[in-house]
Amino acid sequence: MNVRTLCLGILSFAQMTGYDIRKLAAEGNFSHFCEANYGSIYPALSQLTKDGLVVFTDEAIDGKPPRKIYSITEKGRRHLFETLNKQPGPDRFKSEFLFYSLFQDKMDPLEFRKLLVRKIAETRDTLTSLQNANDCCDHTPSHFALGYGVAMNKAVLDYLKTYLTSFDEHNQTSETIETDKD
Amino acid sequence: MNVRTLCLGILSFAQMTGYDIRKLAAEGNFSHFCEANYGSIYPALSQLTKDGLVVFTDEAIDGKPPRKIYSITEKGRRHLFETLNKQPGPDRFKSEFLFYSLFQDKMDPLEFRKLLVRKIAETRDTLTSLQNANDCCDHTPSHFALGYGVAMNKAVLDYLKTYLTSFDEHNQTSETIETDKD
DNA sequence: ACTAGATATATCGATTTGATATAATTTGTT
DNA sequence: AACAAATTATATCAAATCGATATATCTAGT
Repeated sequence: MNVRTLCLGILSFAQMTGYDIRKLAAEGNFSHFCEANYGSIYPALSQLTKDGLVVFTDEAIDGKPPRKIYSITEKGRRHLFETLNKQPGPDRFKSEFLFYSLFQDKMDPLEFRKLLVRKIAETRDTLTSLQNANDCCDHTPSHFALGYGVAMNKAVLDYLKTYLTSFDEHNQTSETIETDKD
Repeated sequence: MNVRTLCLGILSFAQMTGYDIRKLAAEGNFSHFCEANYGSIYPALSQLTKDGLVVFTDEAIDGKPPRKIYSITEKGRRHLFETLNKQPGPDRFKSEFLFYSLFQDKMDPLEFRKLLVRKIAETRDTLTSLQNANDCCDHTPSHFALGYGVAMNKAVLDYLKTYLTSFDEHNQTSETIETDKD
């Protein structure tokens, strides 16, 4: 799925600026399963406009800086649902952390432990924000996707915590480092 | 992390061809957390060779087709572990399936159910192959990463199966479609 | 009054994807 | 043995995307 479809889909929920789309895709409730940068969003919006799938109102009121609010057209909506009729491609997961973990035995144990602890904290943060988002989005289109993210991150957090425990049992270094594990 | 580092890391385990690297990254035990295509691997190997981080033996014995077996140099090994000393970037997860799920209520329930069922089958397949890989790789560098993948996919599979059940309770269409859920 | 951060659009080189071309070798089939 | 199909292997290229940066205004805090 390309960025054009991503923009079209997001705009099918509400009209907004390119900046808003990027926020949703990189920080908001959609960010745990999609991603896009300005460098692909703005060209995508230009193309969509050229193809008549979206339109924008150039809000340049009383000399304020230009602010293009995009909204989807009927043609755009039709196009979107045609695209959605094709079957989705496979999920993609990339983890630099897991790649690093391959070199665990060539690393200082303390160094690897730091990676683990940081990852645990990160996962906990992600999980919390997904759960909070989920709580205020019941019966919303994103409810299913948020629940999916919660389930995934919960499992990962459990796995990491269990691993850290067994790691510390095999390395007598645990006394020197503080963790905030509960 | 770029493809150059990916190649360097994989070559630190064993010498192999570009074709082999791609196989590991796209189909093998590493494929659930990294990915790369020929289009990025071959240029990466050229660059690494130019920088003296890898070397290759051009195996063109008795007129056989050329086969470049790459191996990492000492300089390459040092470079790799310098890179590994920087902290890893965040995990990335992209799911076209979850994006599609946002439009669930604008879809024919049967259509969405098909997506669910297909996703369940896919996840089950992934899980099985990760578990098999894990069984024969105990105490191997990839053991931790495989376990991570198993935990993640197990949680997703549970979530999807639970969701399908509750979905069928709310839609009286379940009799007409066969599933292979256990 | 000043500073820092958020809002907003836009561009650009570098990287990566995805598809394709080429060719020999291996495996399977009749 | 002959033929087809799949696998091994290298390589390239246009299109898509990333990641960083430039610019400028507005808002909030001190």
